[in-house]
Amino acid sequence: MRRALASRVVGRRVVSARLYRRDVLVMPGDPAGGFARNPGSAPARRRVPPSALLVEGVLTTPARRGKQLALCAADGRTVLVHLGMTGSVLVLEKGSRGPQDHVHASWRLDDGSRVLFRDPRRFGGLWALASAADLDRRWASLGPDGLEVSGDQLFQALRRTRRGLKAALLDQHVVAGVGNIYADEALHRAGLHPRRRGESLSVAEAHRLAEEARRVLAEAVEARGSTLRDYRLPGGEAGGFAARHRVYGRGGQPCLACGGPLLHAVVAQRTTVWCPKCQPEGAAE
DNA sequence: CGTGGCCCCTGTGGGC
DNA sequence: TGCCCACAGGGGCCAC
Repeated sequence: MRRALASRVVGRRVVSARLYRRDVLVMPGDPAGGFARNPGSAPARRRVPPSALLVEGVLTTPARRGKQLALCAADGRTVLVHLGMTGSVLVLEKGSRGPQDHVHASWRLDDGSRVLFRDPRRFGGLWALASAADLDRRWASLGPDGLEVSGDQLFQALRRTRRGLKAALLDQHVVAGVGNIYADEALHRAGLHPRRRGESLSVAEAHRLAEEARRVLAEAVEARGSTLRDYRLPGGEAGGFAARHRVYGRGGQPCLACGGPLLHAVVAQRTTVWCPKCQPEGAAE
Protein backbone atom coordinates (compact mmCIF):
# COMPACT_ATOMS: atom_id res chain seq x y z
CA MET A 1 0.00 0.00 0.00
CA ARG A 2 2.85 2.34 0.80
CA ARG A 3 4.44 1.73 -2.58
CA ALA A 4 1.21 2.20 -4.52
CA LEU A 5 0.47 5.36 -2.59
CA ALA A 6 3.93 6.76 -3.24
CA SER A 7 3.50 6.51 -6.99
CA ARG A 8 0.35 8.61 -6.74
CA VAL A 9 1.09 11.33 -4.22
CA VAL A 10 4.83 12.11 -4.05
CA GLY A 11 5.48 15.73 -5.04
CA ARG A 12 1.83 16.74 -4.86
CA ARG A 13 0.82 19.72 -2.73
CA VAL A 14 -2.08 19.36 -0.30
CA VAL A 15 -4.62 22.05 -1.21
CA SER A 16 -7.21 21.31 1.48
CA ALA A 17 -8.32 18.64 3.89
CA ARG A 18 -11.55 17.64 5.55
CA LEU A 19 -12.18 15.63 8.68
CA TYR A 20 -15.67 14.13 8.81
CA ARG A 21 -15.25 12.44 12.19
CA ARG A 22 -13.14 14.21 14.75
CA ASP A 23 -12.77 11.05 16.81
CA VAL A 24 -10.68 9.17 14.24
CA LEU A 25 -7.84 11.70 14.72
CA VAL A 26 -5.42 11.89 17.62
CA MET A 27 -3.77 15.29 17.95
CA PRO A 28 -0.44 16.10 19.61
CA GLY A 29 -1.11 16.39 23.32
CA ASP A 30 -3.91 13.82 23.26
CA PRO A 31 -2.96 10.76 25.32
CA ALA A 32 0.02 9.18 23.60
CA GLY A 33 -0.69 6.01 21.73
CA GLY A 34 -4.38 6.10 22.44
CA PHE A 35 -7.14 5.99 19.94
CA ALA A 36 -9.20 9.16 19.93
CA ARG A 37 -12.43 7.47 20.95
CA ASN A 38 -11.05 5.07 23.55
CA PRO A 39 -12.20 5.49 27.13
CA GLY A 40 -9.45 7.38 28.90
CA SER A 41 -8.67 9.43 25.84
CA ALA A 42 -9.51 13.10 25.92
CA PRO A 43 -12.82 13.86 24.24
CA ALA A 44 -10.65 15.59 21.67
CA ARG A 45 -13.11 18.30 20.85
CA ARG A 46 -10.42 20.81 20.06
CA ARG A 47 -10.68 22.29 16.60
CA VAL A 48 -8.25 20.75 14.14
CA PRO A 49 -6.06 23.37 12.46
CA PRO A 50 -5.59 22.67 8.73
CA SER A 51 -1.84 22.45 9.29
CA ALA A 52 -2.33 19.27 11.34
CA LEU A 53 -3.70 17.61 8.21
CA LEU A 54 -0.74 18.67 6.05
CA VAL A 55 -2.53 21.52 4.22
CA GLU A 56 -0.05 23.51 2.10
CA GLY A 57 2.53 20.75 2.55
CA VAL A 58 4.29 18.96 -0.33
CA LEU A 59 4.04 15.20 0.09
CA THR A 60 7.19 13.10 0.20
CA THR A 61 7.59 9.33 0.02
CA PRO A 62 5.36 7.70 2.63
CA ALA A 63 7.13 5.76 5.37
CA ARG A 64 6.02 2.59 7.09
CA ARG A 65 6.87 0.59 10.17
CA GLY A 66 4.85 -2.49 10.90
CA LYS A 67 1.20 -1.70 10.39
CA GLN A 68 1.64 2.07 10.59
CA LEU A 69 1.83 4.22 7.47
CA ALA A 70 3.18 7.76 7.62
CA LEU A 71 2.00 10.39 5.14
CA CYS A 72 4.76 12.96 5.29
CA ALA A 73 5.08 16.56 4.16
CA ALA A 74 8.49 17.92 3.18
CA ASP A 75 8.45 20.20 6.23
CA GLY A 76 8.23 17.22 8.59
CA ARG A 77 4.53 17.31 9.38
CA THR A 78 3.14 13.78 9.34
CA VAL A 79 -0.20 12.05 9.45
CA LEU A 80 0.17 8.53 10.70
CA VAL A 81 -2.42 6.03 9.43
CA HIS A 82 -3.43 2.74 11.02
CA LEU A 83 -5.94 0.70 9.05
CA GLY A 84 -7.18 -1.49 11.89
CA MET A 85 -9.11 -4.36 10.35
CA THR A 86 -11.23 -2.59 7.76
CA GLY A 87 -9.41 0.63 6.91
CA SER A 88 -8.27 1.73 3.48
CA VAL A 89 -6.56 4.71 1.92
CA LEU A 90 -7.88 5.43 -1.57
CA VAL A 91 -6.66 7.85 -4.21
CA LEU A 92 -9.32 9.12 -6.59
CA GLU A 93 -8.40 10.71 -9.90
CA LYS A 94 -9.74 14.19 -10.56
CA GLY A 95 -13.49 14.09 -11.07
CA SER A 96 -13.94 10.41 -10.25
CA ARG A 97 -16.43 9.35 -7.66
CA GLY A 98 -15.41 7.19 -4.73
CA PRO A 99 -17.23 5.44 -1.90
CA GLN A 100 -19.65 7.65 0.00
CA ASP A 101 -19.96 5.73 3.25
CA HIS A 102 -17.49 5.46 6.15
CA VAL A 103 -15.12 8.07 4.71
CA HIS A 104 -13.72 9.86 7.76
CA ALA A 105 -11.10 12.16 6.21
CA SER A 106 -10.12 13.41 2.76
CA TRP A 107 -7.35 15.47 1.22
CA ARG A 108 -7.48 17.47 -2.02
CA LEU A 109 -4.19 17.52 -3.92
CA ASP A 110 -2.97 20.12 -6.40
CA ASP A 111 -3.58 17.91 -9.43
CA GLY A 112 -7.26 17.60 -8.53
CA SER A 113 -6.95 14.07 -7.14
CA ARG A 114 -8.30 13.20 -3.71
CA VAL A 115 -7.01 10.93 -0.97
CA LEU A 116 -9.64 9.28 1.24
CA PHE A 117 -9.36 7.51 4.58
CA ARG A 118 -12.21 5.02 4.84
CA ASP A 119 -12.80 2.65 7.76
CA PRO A 120 -16.21 1.06 8.41
CA ARG A 121 -15.43 -0.42 11.83
CA ARG A 122 -13.24 2.48 12.95
CA PHE A 123 -10.69 0.24 14.62
CA GLY A 124 -8.13 2.24 12.68
CA GLY A 125 -7.31 5.89 12.99
CA LEU A 126 -5.10 8.87 12.21
CA TRP A 127 -2.41 10.56 14.30
CA ALA A 128 -1.21 14.09 13.55
CA LEU A 129 2.50 14.56 14.27
CA ALA A 130 4.46 17.80 14.04
CA SER A 131 7.88 16.49 13.07
CA ALA A 132 9.96 13.55 11.94
CA ALA A 133 11.36 13.39 15.46
CA ASP A 134 7.85 12.79 16.82
CA LEU A 135 7.48 9.92 14.35
CA ASP A 136 10.80 8.43 15.44
CA ARG A 137 9.80 8.65 19.08
CA ARG A 138 6.54 6.91 18.37
CA TRP A 139 8.13 4.16 16.31
CA ALA A 140 10.88 3.58 18.86
CA SER A 141 8.40 1.60 20.94
CA LEU A 142 7.65 -0.81 18.10
CA GLY A 143 9.62 -3.99 17.58
CA PRO A 144 11.69 -4.52 14.45
CA ASP A 145 9.68 -4.60 11.24
CA GLY A 146 8.67 -8.14 10.28
CA LEU A 147 10.26 -7.86 6.84
CA GLU A 148 13.66 -7.39 8.47
CA VAL A 149 13.46 -9.09 11.86
CA SER A 150 16.56 -11.16 12.59
CA GLY A 151 16.70 -14.52 14.30
CA ASP A 152 18.75 -13.03 17.13
CA GLN A 153 16.23 -10.23 17.66
CA LEU A 154 13.40 -12.72 17.86
CA PHE A 155 15.34 -15.05 20.15
CA GLN A 156 16.10 -12.21 22.53
CA ALA A 157 12.47 -11.06 22.55
CA LEU A 158 11.09 -14.56 23.17
CA ARG A 159 13.59 -16.03 25.60
CA ARG A 160 12.07 -14.43 28.69
CA THR A 161 8.38 -14.76 27.94
CA ARG A 162 6.10 -17.55 29.03
CA ARG A 163 3.55 -16.49 26.47
CA GLY A 164 2.76 -18.69 23.53
CA LEU A 165 4.35 -17.91 20.18
CA LYS A 166 1.04 -16.79 18.71
CA ALA A 167 0.51 -14.18 21.41
CA ALA A 168 4.12 -13.02 21.16
CA LEU A 169 4.03 -12.65 17.37
CA LEU A 170 0.85 -10.57 17.59
CA ASP A 171 2.55 -8.20 20.05
CA GLN A 172 3.79 -5.25 18.00
CA HIS A 173 6.53 -4.59 20.55
CA VAL A 174 8.05 -7.97 19.65
CA VAL A 175 7.72 -7.77 15.86
CA ALA A 176 5.95 -4.95 14.05
CA GLY A 177 3.66 -5.84 11.18
CA VAL A 178 2.73 -9.44 11.92
CA GLY A 179 -1.01 -9.87 12.48
CA ASN A 180 -3.36 -12.81 12.72
CA ILE A 181 -2.89 -14.00 9.13
CA TYR A 182 0.89 -13.85 8.97
CA ALA A 183 1.43 -15.15 12.50
CA ASP A 184 -0.35 -18.37 11.56
CA GLU A 185 1.37 -18.56 8.18
CA ALA A 186 4.83 -18.02 9.67
CA LEU A 187 4.29 -20.56 12.47
CA HIS A 188 3.14 -23.19 9.99
CA ARG A 189 6.08 -22.61 7.68
CA ALA A 190 8.45 -22.77 10.64
CA GLY A 191 6.84 -25.96 11.98
CA LEU A 192 6.13 -24.41 15.39
CA HIS A 193 2.98 -24.84 17.48
CA PRO A 194 1.13 -21.58 18.21
CA ARG A 195 1.03 -22.39 21.95
CA ARG A 196 4.73 -23.22 22.30
CA ARG A 197 6.11 -20.98 25.03
CA GLY A 198 8.49 -18.35 23.80
CA GLU A 199 11.05 -19.22 26.46
CA SER A 200 11.22 -22.81 25.20
CA LEU A 201 12.52 -21.90 21.74
CA SER A 202 16.04 -22.84 20.79
CA VAL A 203 18.21 -20.34 18.97
CA ALA A 204 17.78 -22.42 15.81
CA GLU A 205 13.99 -22.39 16.14
CA ALA A 206 13.92 -18.63 16.70
CA HIS A 207 16.05 -18.15 13.60
CA ARG A 208 13.74 -20.38 11.60
CA LEU A 209 10.68 -18.47 12.80
CA ALA A 210 12.24 -15.11 11.95
CA GLU A 211 13.21 -16.34 8.50
CA GLU A 212 9.73 -17.69 7.77
CA ALA A 213 8.11 -14.47 9.02
CA ARG A 214 10.35 -12.42 6.73
CA ARG A 215 9.65 -14.72 3.81
CA VAL A 216 5.88 -14.87 4.12
CA LEU A 217 5.69 -11.09 4.53
CA ALA A 218 7.92 -10.53 1.50
CA GLU A 219 5.77 -12.86 -0.58
CA ALA A 220 2.63 -11.13 0.63
CA VAL A 221 4.00 -7.70 -0.24
CA GLU A 222 4.95 -9.03 -3.68
CA ALA A 223 1.34 -10.19 -4.12
CA ARG A 224 0.18 -6.80 -2.79
CA GLY A 225 -1.43 -8.04 0.38
CA SER A 226 -4.25 -10.28 1.58
CA THR A 227 -7.68 -9.04 0.60
CA LEU A 228 -10.35 -10.88 2.55
CA ARG A 229 -13.04 -8.26 2.16
CA ASP A 230 -12.20 -4.65 2.90
CA TYR A 231 -8.50 -4.28 2.27
CA ARG A 232 -7.82 -2.46 -0.99
CA LEU A 233 -4.84 -0.90 -2.64
CA PRO A 234 -5.08 2.88 -3.09
CA GLY A 235 -6.44 2.37 -6.61
CA GLY A 236 -9.19 0.08 -5.33
CA GLU A 237 -7.59 -3.18 -6.48
CA ALA A 238 -7.64 -6.29 -4.30
CA GLY A 239 -4.40 -7.86 -3.11
CA GLY A 240 -3.72 -11.39 -4.30
CA PHE A 241 -2.09 -13.17 -1.38
CA ALA A 242 -5.22 -14.64 0.23
CA ALA A 243 -5.22 -17.34 -2.46
CA ARG A 244 -1.80 -18.40 -1.22
CA HIS A 245 -2.62 -18.69 2.48
CA ARG A 246 -1.59 -22.17 3.62
CA VAL A 247 -3.45 -22.20 6.95
CA TYR A 248 -5.35 -18.94 7.61
CA GLY A 249 -9.02 -19.54 6.84
CA ARG A 250 -8.40 -23.24 6.10
CA GLY A 251 -9.35 -24.88 9.41
CA GLY A 252 -10.56 -28.46 8.83
CA GLN A 253 -9.07 -28.60 5.35
CA PRO A 254 -6.02 -30.69 4.46
CA CYS A 255 -2.58 -29.39 5.29
CA LEU A 256 -0.83 -28.51 2.05
CA ALA A 257 2.38 -30.04 3.38
CA CYS A 258 1.24 -33.37 4.88
CA GLY A 259 -2.39 -33.80 3.85
CA GLY A 260 -3.68 -34.17 7.40
CA PRO A 261 -6.59 -32.03 8.64
CA LEU A 262 -5.75 -28.55 9.94
CA LEU A 263 -6.97 -27.74 13.44
CA HIS A 264 -8.48 -24.44 14.51
CA ALA A 265 -9.10 -22.95 17.92
CA VAL A 266 -8.98 -19.61 19.68
CA VAL A 267 -5.42 -18.89 20.81
CA ALA A 268 -4.46 -15.53 22.29
CA GLN A 269 -8.02 -14.30 21.68
CA ARG A 270 -7.77 -14.85 17.94
CA THR A 271 -8.88 -17.67 15.67
CA THR A 272 -5.79 -19.75 15.00
CA VAL A 273 -5.20 -22.50 12.47
CA TRP A 274 -2.33 -24.99 12.53
CA CYS A 275 -1.31 -28.47 11.48
CA PRO A 276 -0.91 -30.87 14.43
CA LYS A 277 1.52 -33.03 12.50
CA CYS A 278 3.73 -30.33 11.00
CA GLN A 279 3.53 -28.16 14.15
CA PRO A 280 3.86 -30.56 17.10
CA GLU A 281 2.99 -29.29 20.55
CA GLY A 282 6.22 -30.25 22.29
CA ALA A 283 9.69 -29.00 21.51
CA ALA A 284 10.77 -30.56 18.25
CA GLU A 285 14.48 -30.23 18.82
C1' DC B 1 5.87 -6.60 35.69
C1' DG B 2 3.45 -9.80 32.36
C1' DT B 3 -0.97 -11.76 31.06
C1' DG B 4 -5.57 -12.75 29.91
C1' DG B 5 -10.31 -10.80 29.45
C1' DC B 6 -13.20 -7.34 27.69
C1' DC B 7 -14.33 -3.72 24.87
C1' DC B 8 -14.53 -0.51 20.91
C1' DC B 9 -17.56 -0.77 15.86
C1' DT B 10 -20.09 -2.22 11.50
C1' DG B 11 -21.27 -5.70 8.22
C1' DT B 12 -22.22 -10.29 6.70
C1' DG B 13 -23.34 -15.06 6.47
C1' DG B 14 -25.52 -19.09 8.46
C1' DG B 15 -29.23 -21.39 10.98
C1' DC B 16 -33.89 -21.40 12.19
C1' DT C 1 -38.28 -13.05 4.27
C1' DG C 2 -36.72 -11.82 8.85
C1' DC C 3 -34.44 -12.36 13.24
C1' DC C 4 -30.60 -13.59 16.09
C1' DC C 5 -26.08 -15.06 16.80
C1' DA C 6 -21.30 -15.73 15.70
C1' DC C 7 -17.54 -13.93 13.72
C1' DA C 8 -14.16 -10.79 11.13
C1' DG C 9 -7.00 -8.30 8.89
C1' DG C 10 -6.38 -4.68 15.58
C1' DG C 11 -5.16 -3.04 19.82
C1' DG C 12 -5.99 -0.14 24.28
C1' DC C 13 -7.28 -0.55 29.03
C1' DC C 14 -7.96 -2.82 33.30
C1' DA C 15 -8.04 -6.27 36.59
C1' DC C 16 -5.29 -9.96 38.46
